[in-house]
Amino acid sequence: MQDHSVHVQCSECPIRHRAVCARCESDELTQLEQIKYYRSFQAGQTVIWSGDRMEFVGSVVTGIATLTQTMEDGRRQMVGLLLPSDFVGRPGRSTAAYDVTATTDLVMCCFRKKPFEDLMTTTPHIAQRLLEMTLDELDAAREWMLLLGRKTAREKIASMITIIARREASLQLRKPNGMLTVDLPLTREEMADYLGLTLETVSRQISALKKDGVINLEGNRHINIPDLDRLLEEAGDDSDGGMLN
Amino acid sequence: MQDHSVHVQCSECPIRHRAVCARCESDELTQLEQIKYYRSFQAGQTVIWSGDRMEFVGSVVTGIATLTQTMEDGRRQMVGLLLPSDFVGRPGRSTAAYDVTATTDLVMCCFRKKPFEDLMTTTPHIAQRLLEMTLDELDAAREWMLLLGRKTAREKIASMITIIARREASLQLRKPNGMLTVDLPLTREEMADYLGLTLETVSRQISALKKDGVINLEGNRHINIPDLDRLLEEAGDDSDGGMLN
DNA sequence: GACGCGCCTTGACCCAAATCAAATGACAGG
DNA sequence: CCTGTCATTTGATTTGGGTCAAGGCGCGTC
Repeated sequence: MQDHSVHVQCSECPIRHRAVCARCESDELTQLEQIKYYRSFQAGQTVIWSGDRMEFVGSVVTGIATLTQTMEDGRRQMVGLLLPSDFVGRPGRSTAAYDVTATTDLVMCCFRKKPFEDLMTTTPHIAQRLLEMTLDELDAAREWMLLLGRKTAREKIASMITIIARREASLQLRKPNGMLTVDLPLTREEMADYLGLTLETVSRQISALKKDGVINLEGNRHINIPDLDRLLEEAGDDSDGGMLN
Repeated sequence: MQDHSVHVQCSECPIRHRAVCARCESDELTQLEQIKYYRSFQAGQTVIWSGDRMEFVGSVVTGIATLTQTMEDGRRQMVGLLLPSDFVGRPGRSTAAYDVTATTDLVMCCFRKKPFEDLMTTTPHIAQRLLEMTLDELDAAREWMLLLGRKTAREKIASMITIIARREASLQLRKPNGMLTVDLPLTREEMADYLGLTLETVSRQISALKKDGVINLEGNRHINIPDLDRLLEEAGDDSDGGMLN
């Protein structure tokens, strides 16, 4: 289950320039390397349960994880989708606030929490980068609040596809040429938990977008987008695609 | 409209120990005082429009402001409620991402953006505190995502009341003795925008909670809570009241 | 190749909240 | 005191998405 044999060198790390360590100098990386270790999780495995003591923080290296909240009666809402380079955990907090689950096979670069916190106070580059990433996540969360509070089911689906496409593109997971294509990393039920819908509604709306020619499906998970502007229009977003600076 | 005559001394500032400057030493405060100025806004006035160039960042000193997003067709979602000590603006970003509106008369302590950003790189105490505040906001945003995505109208209203009560309590706006009491700082329409509902539904659910004895109304805005546990139960939250550390 | 098991789709029906429409209340100004 | 404005409440009706239920599809296993 755990695998300490890969990526021992930060300099060769695929997320080196996007993760919380992005701004570190080589001497700072050396310090990080001393407190880091890798952990692997299988698809479906829970990384941490909400309320559990957290003895580490860390970054997603490969694979996809989700952050979810669950109510006593079982209603679930996904509050974060973690792609490679995203950060897990909150320095200064001892217990996890959300369930973290691996939706695909997952490799995480973990730092023991206490030494990481110490390093944060001595190494401003880490805190600076973490602030930047947290502000980005806050913006993403607020965009999601608009989706959850005000968008129709069809708009929610279209928005989700564009957001996943955008994030995949920024990670260069997609070949830049050819037709725009997206792999949904989630089951219909997980999408429902993400969008505040039921899995039946997700399925119906995906079918409807397909019937209307907005998307094409190859299998259940693989989508291609013949006309991105059309999809953006269906998402109900401002025409500029939500680009900010 | 603008008033430069109040609170020139940071040491006398009512939000001194909660705002972005909370951790600053007196020499750091001196630096902040050189780049700060106060601005006042009347209830209803817009502080910044989404997309506008931001020449300052700052803290709410007194009063209440809201952060909202608007879709082209007019649908609105509030994505933040700013109480005294809350921070407005994002260092490193040149334009506002949301509309900021004063819902009551408002006084803000503003810092010119560029000097503030410079100060952030030289003064780790500011960046540290901002990170802490941003992480808190992210948690609040995620709690709100659960509300928007999965709660019923009645649960949304009950949750909103408990959250406002909790925030007022943490600011010590309430006398600690006596019956628990909350002043809603928002109109029914603003509550609707906050909760992802229509104003009619907000009104109906408040009436229903009143009829069921969960809350008592004195006028439209003043609520008192005979039994907090009952209200928490109606909110559908975990019984611990969402306390985290 | 038949079975079981996830995952997904589709249909029928229902209900919570939206929409449309009035009426009421609270004030401020003339 | 009357009148206009704005916030709020309440009622009647509609509807988007939830719920319940039945199959379908792909795939690994015996």
